[in-house]
Amino acid sequence: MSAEATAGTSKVLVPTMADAVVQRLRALIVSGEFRPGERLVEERLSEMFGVSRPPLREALRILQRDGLVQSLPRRGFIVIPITAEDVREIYSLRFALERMAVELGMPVLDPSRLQPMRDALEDMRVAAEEMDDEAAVQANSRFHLALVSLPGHKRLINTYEGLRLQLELCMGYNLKFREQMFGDRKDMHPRHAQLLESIETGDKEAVLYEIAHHGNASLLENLDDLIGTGG
Amino acid sequence: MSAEATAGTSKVLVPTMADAVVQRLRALIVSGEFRPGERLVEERLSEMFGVSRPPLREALRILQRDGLVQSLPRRGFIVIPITAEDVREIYSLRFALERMAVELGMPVLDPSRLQPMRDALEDMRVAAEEMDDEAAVQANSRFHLALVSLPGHKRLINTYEGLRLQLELCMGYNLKFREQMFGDRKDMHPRHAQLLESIETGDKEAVLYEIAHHGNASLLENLDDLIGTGG
DNA sequence: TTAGGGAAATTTGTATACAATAGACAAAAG
DNA sequence: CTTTTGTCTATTGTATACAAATTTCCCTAA
Repeated sequence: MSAEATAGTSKVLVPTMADAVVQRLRALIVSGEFRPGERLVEERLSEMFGVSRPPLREALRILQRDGLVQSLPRRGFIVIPITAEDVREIYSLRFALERMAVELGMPVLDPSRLQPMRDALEDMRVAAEEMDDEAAVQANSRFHLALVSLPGHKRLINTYEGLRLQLELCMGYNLKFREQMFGDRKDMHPRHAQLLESIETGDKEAVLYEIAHHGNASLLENLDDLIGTGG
Repeated sequence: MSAEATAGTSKVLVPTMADAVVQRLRALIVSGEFRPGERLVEERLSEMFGVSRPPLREALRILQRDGLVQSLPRRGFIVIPITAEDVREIYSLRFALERMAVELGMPVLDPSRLQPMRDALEDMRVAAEEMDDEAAVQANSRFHLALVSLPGHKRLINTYEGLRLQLELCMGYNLKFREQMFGDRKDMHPRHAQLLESIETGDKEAVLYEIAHHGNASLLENLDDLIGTGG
């Protein structure tokens, strides 16, 4: 994020308190420790993390940018409440962004740019073999992020990153949701392998078809039962 | 943004200093008063707006979320430098979002939802008649925002709003850019009228074709001359 | 003349302290 | 008994103050 990893000059970057708070708080939110809708009282968090309120507030503003918390004027911050409608929004926007990535990024002229996707796919295979759901989640996440990174489009990546965090929030929020999301964890690896192959082949039509039918149909149908009405 | 305009109950909202600063600072940035790349020294802005540094910093974080300023750790904030590559990013992402809006929002079942677009189109006609470029800019902006608002997709609208601000920044930044952008201001109204008609008719294919060829070809071709190499 | 080093000044990051507001609860009036 | 109003508390919004880090500028030396 704010890390400035220049190639040549490796400056000794001094991490700020606010950035540290962002990371810890983000982890607490996406893991479901703080429930959606829950109030985030500044003084409590302040002493919880051992920082004063100003850097904490900055951290909250940054998380607001990522779409993880919401600011109610004069009433403080709450963990963003995710409704069924929100999940539909996330998925539809995600599809639009992935399609855009495919249209701009294919064909992939430099094969080495596909390496991150190959690595993520391999991790996915191992995770499936060892039935490690946590690793599968991360590998899946990395695979899609690598896909979206193909065109080297900064705004596309940033927007996608926000969606990714919100999806993680959903999984932490609702165990049933998480299970449904990975009910297809058996064929998670083969499907992504197929997707990558289509990308390598340069078959744009096939890729577009596959990301359009990325197997979350059952999840989207059961959303109201999983989460709530979503008004 | 943080205004909570409910239909029935109109709360007396107490504006915060930070929000006020956001509005004034945003205006200064998009109008080109502060040049892209320029450092935003906190103490100077602080006394300029008559507020202390904490609310100012919050305002900067909010503007960072909108993509108007950039935070360099331990070195402060700068107005985001827009390169030719950035403009290409903005336009390509904008197209993806508008296409998404069309695909999700058409056909428009309730005709009254098209009213904002009709209003903006009328303003555009008047602006063209009176050769009022400023009004034309705003009408054009409102038209496209109304288009993107058709599906009622909050995340889509938020993402689009950020792009809109960055485009305004470009226009304030570079007069040549602004002129090029409205070199076609004569046929700006007819083109949008055509677009709206296609939407009303429900001809999705025509709409998609029109937004894909929305007449910025010459602008995108001359970008490097207008702005710079964009590395 | 130019390169390097160091000190001072500028500026950001953080803490403490105070003011203002929203929500809750109790008390009084209809 | 219900409704309204007033007060009180908890929490956010803002200001002032200080510490840490970076940049700038000048001085010295090759």
